[in-house]
Amino acid sequence: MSADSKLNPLPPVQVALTPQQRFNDYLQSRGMRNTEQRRKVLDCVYQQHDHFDADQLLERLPAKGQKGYVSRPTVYRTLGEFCDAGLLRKFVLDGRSVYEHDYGYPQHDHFYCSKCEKLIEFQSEELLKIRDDVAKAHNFHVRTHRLIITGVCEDCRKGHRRVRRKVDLI
Amino acid sequence: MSADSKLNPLPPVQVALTPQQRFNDYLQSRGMRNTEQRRKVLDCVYQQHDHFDADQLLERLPAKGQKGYVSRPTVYRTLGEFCDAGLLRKFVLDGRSVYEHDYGYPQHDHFYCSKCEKLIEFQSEELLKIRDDVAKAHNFHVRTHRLIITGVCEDCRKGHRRVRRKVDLI
DNA sequence: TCTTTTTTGTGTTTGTGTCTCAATAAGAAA
DNA sequence: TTTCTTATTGAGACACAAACACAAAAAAGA
Repeated sequence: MSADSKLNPLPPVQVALTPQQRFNDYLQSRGMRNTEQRRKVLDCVYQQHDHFDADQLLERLPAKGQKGYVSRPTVYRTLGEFCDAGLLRKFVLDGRSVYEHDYGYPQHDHFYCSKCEKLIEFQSEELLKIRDDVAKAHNFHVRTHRLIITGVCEDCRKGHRRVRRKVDLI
Repeated sequence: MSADSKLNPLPPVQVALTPQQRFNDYLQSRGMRNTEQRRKVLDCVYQQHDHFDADQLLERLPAKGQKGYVSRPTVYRTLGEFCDAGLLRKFVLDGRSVYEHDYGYPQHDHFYCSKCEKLIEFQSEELLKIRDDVAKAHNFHVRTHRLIITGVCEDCRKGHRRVRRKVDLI
């Protein structure tokens, strides 16, 4: 888990504000309130760099009896707000909504190994260039994109390991 | 609807068999049966080239009282079989599973206009090359990929039209 | 402190897709 | 054609993620 969070981190991007500050600005600009729950969830989300879904996040947060508990609807709502605020990015993988850091993290795309279900990040300037060229040729105004390359990763081909861990994406 | 089916068709790919024949081979090779329902659904799917989800397909098929009715579970099952057989490809867009022709249709990717919700197809050899280069560099064995470029299409920028049709993707 | 408005949590509901299982139909063989 | 075996279908129930409604709680401002 802590090891996995170091598996393939791309170099972080220098940003002016901490995620907390940035989210605060977002809340203020919309007349929304900085609540305990929102802070708790944001902390939890930025404690480790990885890909996660709402359920995994819920498991990391205090359970229903504990102090600091955050309910399911609130977690969903808050994740949506983080995406709005540009802190997180969401995508769908195998029918589940998966979130990843956006603010303070560089643009990248993913390999997805269908054997071990790992997500592997990569960067390509050339890819972005092609994207923009093609868009220009079609008079399409790009806002963002999502590319997932599916196949089999190096480990699974070499070692024939069949580590099918549901958790521990990345 | 019939107009939409001509909106941006890429040049078809020459194939040896009709979809029906190809599906037949698939069924036979697996000891599965060529039923009325499977034929009906396949016909319906290949009657027009477009992107559709299970519900849209159900609406095109005869309704519950009518002759030729196909139930919802069967439609879902059959769509899965078509994907297995290499006839269709599935992807997820805005939380819905969307299907498109694969057999007899060339490899391509999509622009997705967030204003009018249209899917626009495009082809790029360069993109494929980059994909393969990057994969090679990461020792990743590519099986397929999915790229969706989101933004605003030419029509929506020029005309400021806000044609938000749920149906009529493509 | 009091007031107003947002936010939260509980419980309920939606929507997509899947499962079960008895009834039906396809394909093969007689 | 008739019979037999087995896959398939459809009705209904179910599973699951995610969203909704609304009363209770909490945040900001006066």
